[in-house]
Amino acid sequence: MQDYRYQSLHQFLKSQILHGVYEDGDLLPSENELSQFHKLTRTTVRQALSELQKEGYIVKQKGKGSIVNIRRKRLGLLSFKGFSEVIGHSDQKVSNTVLSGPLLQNWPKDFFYDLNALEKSARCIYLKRIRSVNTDPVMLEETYLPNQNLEGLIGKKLIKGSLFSTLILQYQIEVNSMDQDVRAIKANAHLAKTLSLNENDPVLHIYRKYGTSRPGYFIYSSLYFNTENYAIGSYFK
Amino acid sequence: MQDYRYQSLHQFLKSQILHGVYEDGDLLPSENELSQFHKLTRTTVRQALSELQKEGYIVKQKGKGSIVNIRRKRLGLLSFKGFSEVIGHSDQKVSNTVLSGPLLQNWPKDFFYDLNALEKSARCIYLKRIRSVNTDPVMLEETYLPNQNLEGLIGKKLIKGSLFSTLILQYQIEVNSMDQDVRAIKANAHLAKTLSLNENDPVLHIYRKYGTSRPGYFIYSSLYFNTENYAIGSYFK
DNA sequence: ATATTTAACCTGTATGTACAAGTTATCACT
DNA sequence: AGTGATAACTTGTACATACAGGTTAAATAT
Repeated sequence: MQDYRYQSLHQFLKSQILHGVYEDGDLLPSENELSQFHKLTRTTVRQALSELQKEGYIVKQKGKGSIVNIRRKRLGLLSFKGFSEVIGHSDQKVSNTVLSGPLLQNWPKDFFYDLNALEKSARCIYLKRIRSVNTDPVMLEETYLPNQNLEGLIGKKLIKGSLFSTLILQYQIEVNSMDQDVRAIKANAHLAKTLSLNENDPVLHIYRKYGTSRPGYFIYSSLYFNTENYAIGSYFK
Repeated sequence: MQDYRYQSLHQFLKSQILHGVYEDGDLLPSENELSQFHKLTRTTVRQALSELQKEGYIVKQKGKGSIVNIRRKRLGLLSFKGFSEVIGHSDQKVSNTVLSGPLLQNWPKDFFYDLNALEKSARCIYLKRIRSVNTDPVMLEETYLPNQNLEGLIGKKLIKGSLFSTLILQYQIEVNSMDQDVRAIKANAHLAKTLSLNENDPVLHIYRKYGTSRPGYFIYSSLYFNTENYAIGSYFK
């Protein structure tokens, strides 16, 4: 991997975007400038930009340029989108509370996905968060990360309060796929209390397994939504 | 639109695939053959194939060719995928029963999405279906299509039992985007009966608005899932 | 007969060039 | 001041060519 020139440029530009060299809405250098500076044909530069476009890091506009797109809105809640974008676009205030910081523990027995031997032997980093809209708790999220080469994550404060931002900037782990199961369940006592519901009220439940740019490394989440007042919106194209 | 050579070839190949000239797993003519036959450069042919690839109509394999991919599995249930693929891949038998065939009627009052004047004036084609796995009813779907230039659809039998297949083959209407709201609700008496549940059991409910290749034309659906035995799986990358 | 090499095909990467077409700021004209 | 043409950018499309590297089946050697 990483043998080709367009891939090098692709990674170079992605890294610059992720490290804030360009801000949301900024223009990348033009294709001609990039080809001149990196000594590549415009065709090759265009291939690198095309990759960035596929990943949602830039939007191209004819006659104008390549526009950096930090908040990638191409997918919905049921994909990778951050929570603030799920409800977002209105004037709602979304907040994020960590109930249990990143801490090392054993895997729960009867874990919701099958783990391989490597994952089992690694123990897991556990994270429990609540997300609220205008003080109403809307989502409870429990995240489980196999403790493989994640030195320093335990107990650490997350960058921008986001686990995904922390993983990509500190560990170069990028989430690039997701498998999920969605169900409607009845709230038990604990869920009812946490999400301000009555027992047996309907709750939206999602199990997720995230694939990452680190081969064989997966992240697991269990999400519970109070959908009484806020539906879970998502958009696909 | 449609002024460029790669777009013509793209549409030509897509049409051939949709009309069954190639079956699932077949190889398209090679890039050299296509460029020779259509008098285009391989670069241009590759651009057309790249579009087909983005849309999921083909999968390319180095050294082998472009493999036709009829069942497009790139998106999950929560996207455009057909129901049979949602549960699919196991040995489950999925069946589809039309409760109320395509029939013309007025829009329900308090329709779940805001309609524009054109849609309101057109009345709607209504379709009510149940989908089952091994005789267990799993999903109730109500679909509403504005009656605009859809002569002949009312009362007609659907091609391959699929509304989307019928629309693309008969009317060249292709669904290309979707907006949805997901909730967990309590089953009312009618839902409980239809989906073999008890009243007040949790039900997964989805409102959908589909965008199509016909500008300004949208399709609306309301879906109810019994997720007691089958979760709604979906995969994204 | 079986294993191995080879040749013919395929897609992927890369260079170089040319013109079409959208965007924007500047300049000239009214 | 305001309008409109222009020039200098930008990305998009399309051509032609070359070689790298994966796949497959036929030719060759064992």
